[in-house]
Amino acid sequence: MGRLQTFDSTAVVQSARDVFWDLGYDGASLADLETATGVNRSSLYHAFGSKRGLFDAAVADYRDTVISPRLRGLQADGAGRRDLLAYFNELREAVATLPLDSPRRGCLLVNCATGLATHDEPAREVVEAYRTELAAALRNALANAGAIAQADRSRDTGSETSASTERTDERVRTLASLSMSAMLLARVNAAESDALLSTAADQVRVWFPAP
Amino acid sequence: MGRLQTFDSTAVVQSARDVFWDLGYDGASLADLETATGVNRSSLYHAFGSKRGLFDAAVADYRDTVISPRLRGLQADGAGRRDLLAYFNELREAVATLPLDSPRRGCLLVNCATGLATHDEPAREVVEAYRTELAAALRNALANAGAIAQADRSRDTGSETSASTERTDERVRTLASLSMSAMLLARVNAAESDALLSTAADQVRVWFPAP
DNA sequence: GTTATAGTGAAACGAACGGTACAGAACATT
DNA sequence: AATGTTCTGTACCGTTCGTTTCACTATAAC
Repeated sequence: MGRLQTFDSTAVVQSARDVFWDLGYDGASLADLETATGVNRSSLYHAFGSKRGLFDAAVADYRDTVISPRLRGLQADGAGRRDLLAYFNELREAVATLPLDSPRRGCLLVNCATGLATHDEPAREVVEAYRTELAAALRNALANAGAIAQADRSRDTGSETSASTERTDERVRTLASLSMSAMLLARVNAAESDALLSTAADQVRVWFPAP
Repeated sequence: MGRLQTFDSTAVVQSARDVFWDLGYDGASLADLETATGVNRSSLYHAFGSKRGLFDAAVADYRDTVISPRLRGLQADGAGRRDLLAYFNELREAVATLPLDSPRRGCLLVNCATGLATHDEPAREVVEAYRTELAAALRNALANAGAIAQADRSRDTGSETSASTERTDERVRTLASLSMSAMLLARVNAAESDALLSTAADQVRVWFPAP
């Protein structure tokens, strides 16, 4: 075989991920990545091929360890009102808990939307895939919550309504928009970022009054 | 005195502004700025002191020629429902009219929010000032529209309601959020960016039904 | 026309960038 | 122990970055 790799790939990718998160793809230099990971650039190139290869690994890790766990509740089959509130409260708490100067403020992919993704098609597709996934997760929970509220209402009144998919589309957009702008403002105005997430939760409570 | 400047400062600043708009502060090189403006770097340095000086002039021009005219309607004393709809429709049209690869897609300052502004305090303040101005303009129009709707309602029913400032705050955040995410997504998914602005207009119509 | 002042163009500055070549170190296999 | 392969540290590659220098040109004031 030969000499064994002396570093933990996962730990290195996560350290690199935080550097990209903080400084962006272009802003992160190889010197930054060397010091953050504690690994020499020759080893990084041997393991990941290029700066971009390391970035792609960092994005994959970000999706797996940051985004996916947070969306899981919304994606579940029975997801509804409770999961929507949980999503926004968790996101809010995660942001509020973070030190103001943490490199992990905001969202790596939202940062890409106005950075790499503007002139790099693969990066654009990654950001768009994230947006689609977020919208689908919110739609799933909103549709369920709406159906339940609808059932409650028609059990009481006996009436039926239609054209609720349009309303769901608008609600999906409103909540996705609040999520993304909260991430956008995370480093500009932390208090306002927090308020946007609270507003999202309040909207959910208005749309689906507590049973 | 001495030799006169051979170029029009305003035209140069606006050309530079579009380069920064397209590529961001870090992404725009002096070579890019030279070719876009048609002015040699020594002249740029003579006139603006530094790359940052040119950028600051570009941002000032952006506020004056792009943002301010668009917010003016919302800031007027009698602004209301009609001005809110006009704002979102104009923004929508401006984005829809633009070629897909135009350097003027999205918002220069929204792009800064995840770029320069993350580690540069003066830039952060400029972005935050923009957000504050947008929120204040929306609040002005929302408060007026709400007061008018309120007057109409109490003229009909004779009843009064309070705690409408909280609701106004949430509406300001919702509309500001939709505006900013539309700019955020302008280069990621133009159709969705457009849909977000439509959603904002629809919200206004729901909150303030046509008289 | 002379002089003082200010704008312009070409060339080059040192620093930082992403990436690479290569020698040596460390391991698995034989 | 010898061998073949793989990983790592140093040192450097060519390029590009923002910035500066300087000679030259053009104009206003005298």
